[in-house]
Amino acid sequence: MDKNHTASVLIDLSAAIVSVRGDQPVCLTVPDVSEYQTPGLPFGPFYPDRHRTMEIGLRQWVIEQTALDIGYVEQLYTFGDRGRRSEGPEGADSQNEEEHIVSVGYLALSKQCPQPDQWSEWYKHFPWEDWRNGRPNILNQQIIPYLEAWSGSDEFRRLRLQQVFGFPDKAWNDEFVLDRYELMYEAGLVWEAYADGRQKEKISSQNGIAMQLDHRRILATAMSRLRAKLKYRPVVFELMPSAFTLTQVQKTTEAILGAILHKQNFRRQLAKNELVEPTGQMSKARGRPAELFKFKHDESQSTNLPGLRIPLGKSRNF
Amino acid sequence: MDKNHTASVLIDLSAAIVSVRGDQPVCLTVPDVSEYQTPGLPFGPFYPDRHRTMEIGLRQWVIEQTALDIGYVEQLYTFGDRGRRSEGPEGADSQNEEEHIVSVGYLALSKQCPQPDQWSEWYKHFPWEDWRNGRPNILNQQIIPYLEAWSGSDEFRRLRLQQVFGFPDKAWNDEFVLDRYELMYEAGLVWEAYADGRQKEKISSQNGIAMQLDHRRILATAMSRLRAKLKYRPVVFELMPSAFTLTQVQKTTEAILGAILHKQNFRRQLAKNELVEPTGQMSKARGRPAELFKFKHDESQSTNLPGLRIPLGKSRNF
DNA sequence: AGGATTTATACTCAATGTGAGCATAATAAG
DNA sequence: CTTATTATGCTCACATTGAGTATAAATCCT
Repeated sequence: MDKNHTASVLIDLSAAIVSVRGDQPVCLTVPDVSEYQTPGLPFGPFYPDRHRTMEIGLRQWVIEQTALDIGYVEQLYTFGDRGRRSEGPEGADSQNEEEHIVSVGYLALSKQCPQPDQWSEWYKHFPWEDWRNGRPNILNQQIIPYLEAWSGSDEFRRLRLQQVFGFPDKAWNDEFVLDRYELMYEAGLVWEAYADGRQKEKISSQNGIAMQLDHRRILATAMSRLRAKLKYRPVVFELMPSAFTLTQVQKTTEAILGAILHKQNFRRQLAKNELVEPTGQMSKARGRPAELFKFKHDESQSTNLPGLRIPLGKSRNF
Repeated sequence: MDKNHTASVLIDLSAAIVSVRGDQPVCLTVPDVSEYQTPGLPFGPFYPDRHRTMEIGLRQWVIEQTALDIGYVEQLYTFGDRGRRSEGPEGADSQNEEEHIVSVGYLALSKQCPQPDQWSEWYKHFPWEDWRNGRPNILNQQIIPYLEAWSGSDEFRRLRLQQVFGFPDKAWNDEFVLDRYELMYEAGLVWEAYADGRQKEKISSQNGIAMQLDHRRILATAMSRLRAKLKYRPVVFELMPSAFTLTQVQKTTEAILGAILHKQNFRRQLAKNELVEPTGQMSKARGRPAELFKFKHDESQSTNLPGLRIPLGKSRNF
């Protein structure tokens, strides 16, 4: 089957390792040594003769390098794009012509996040995605005006803009993180577009902190996937300690979704789906003490469980 | 970043190219020359220096080899498993030790399926997945008894069995195609388990037609993904001709889901979501003529459209 | 000590969505 | 012209959801 001309490639396993610190979702990053100081996602090579599957390989180097206990792991997407390291403004020289790299992106969830400075907050990279305090200012003040100018009278661009940013009348869809990022990339609104040579001038308005290579795109993919998954699988509990109050579950969910939920209805869903069971203990904090719950493991697997319905709060549009 | 020991690999792009012929979902296959005569999915190598992205590479060889017009393409999963070609009953000899292959699975949808003999019906490979004529006999007569024996008194296995097969009281979930296949593989109920050496004896009861390597697993992944996607994105129309009756849309949907839907409610959903618009023409067949519709393209992109709600018919359990 | 504040939880109600079925219309086949 | 077949309009009970009110149990503050 004509394998003669098959160029061989190297495989990188990149991971968006997500946790929640306080009320902020965070992602494990590694610092950059180059002049730009942009952080990157941790990644490691895949050795096919050492690890039977890629997931095993991933878990291996995560354990070695971070000593983290990651429970949940999910493959996101495989990027074969040459663009990944292609001609940046200074030309490509970091690897020779023969070495092509395919990167497989993963999403992993961690209950703890030690070494705080290595964890980067989601919404520093995506400030327009956090609607918990109402519609982010950056949208009306910077992003939307720029994108409208970019779309001009192009009907396709305008439609897409409306779809993805819910502008001006449609509702904001929290799952379109990747779509929004890619649109902004195409429009030359993010730093990476400059780095990849798509944009002539360096972006002055810092629309969120940039990342190395295509790592912000992988993070956007992870955010989209996690926000979607939350609604039909009980993955929040992969981010919770063994005992928690219902409010803590809600705060974590809200952090990931970047949206405020209706308290009573949120609890109604938890109750109906029988996802948690009381421990008998109570939490002590300010206000009336809350009952402590634990996740009702189905033991065999957390897959195939119903997950949370999301009772949206108001303040979705505008 | 210690790239010294990174073994390089070859990349195969495997495609589950799906279409619907009559009321049967079909999948493009290539015949096998070996003694087993098991069909396989078409695949081709990825040349990173020729194609900018893997999807471009995939479309390229599909056009070259099949002359098909595939519109919708979606990446499914990347399999790095050594198991893919590891020690079968005759030992591994078809490729030397150095060549590791990673296979990237894709789902593609085609409106037509010429050369009928090259297209293999889904439910010949997965007879237990077609519930359109009620609960398939093979479940009660073969699969469930075998799996119950396999699980024995193991509590984990029993729970998983119940989850995935909806047995005995839960509802059958049409999206768990992959989960069911993997469970059957683990239990040694499918031929591939024998071929991979997990099973000592050759399976006598032919639980669906086997496929080469891990191709039936890729097809199961495609089926799961397509069944799920149908419910929130308007992908059915990628399988429909330019003009169609509402009944044709329903029959196609039912074929993919392997389930019967409620006619009036199905149309109510189509109407509410404004996914189709009348062409003004009528179909001529037996019975009262039906209005011909066309898909209301959002032009810019078919993503982000609502998709069909699925009004399930009865006969789900038992 | 005692009101203010904070957090937790129970309950109600209207609007909407969904499953299921009945009734009727328009054609072809016999 | 009657029957079979398919299409389509409409109703109704029930479940789910969004939104809000009311009340309970603790801490904080003066």
